[in-house]
Amino acid sequence: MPSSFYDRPTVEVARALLGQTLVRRFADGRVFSGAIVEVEAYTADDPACHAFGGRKQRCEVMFGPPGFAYVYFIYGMYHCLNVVTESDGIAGAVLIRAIDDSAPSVRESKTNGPGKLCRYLGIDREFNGIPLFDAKQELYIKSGRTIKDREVEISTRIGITKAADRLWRFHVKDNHSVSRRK
DNA sequence: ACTACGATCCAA
DNA sequence: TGGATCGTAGTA
Repeated sequence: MPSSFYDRPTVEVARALLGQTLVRRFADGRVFSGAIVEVEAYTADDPACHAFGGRKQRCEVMFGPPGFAYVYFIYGMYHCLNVVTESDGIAGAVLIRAIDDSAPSVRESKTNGPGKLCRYLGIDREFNGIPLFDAKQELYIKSGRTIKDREVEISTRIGITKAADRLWRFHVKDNHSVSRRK
């Protein structure tokens, strides 16, 4: 997807990312790609967002131009991948919570959950700030399939305590790789 | 320097 | 429901 795809309201980008393809090219030549099936939106005026308290070293890229990766380390053992949204100077990002890895069951999926997905794809802070609209990168997002509204389920975000009532989580219905169900 | 906490995951 | 595990940010 071109960088302009991310240069709009974060919640709108989150919904539009469902179905797009995340591609990971490893140094040894192996390639993994899968459709994005679960996302969450985080904005500057959102208490649950890392950028809510203003510019900090950790979340600096969220304030930069759209289409870049925001990768952070959490709970002492996991990384989470986001795509920066909104125009340069305005913070915003979409957390990629799960991608379809075509595993036969929920139990066997290795990409259903933001921490698992980064571990499986070898994504760490080295990827923080890379352009995800650039197909020459070892990690990028390309156009996938269109997900119809009736295939989308909207709910509250997972694992947060602030602004927990916002319906900013979007996931593809009945997909085995979605991280949790209600 | 010290402390509390977190956009997770898995076992029990 | 609780433990693992550690960077970040706030306070002293």
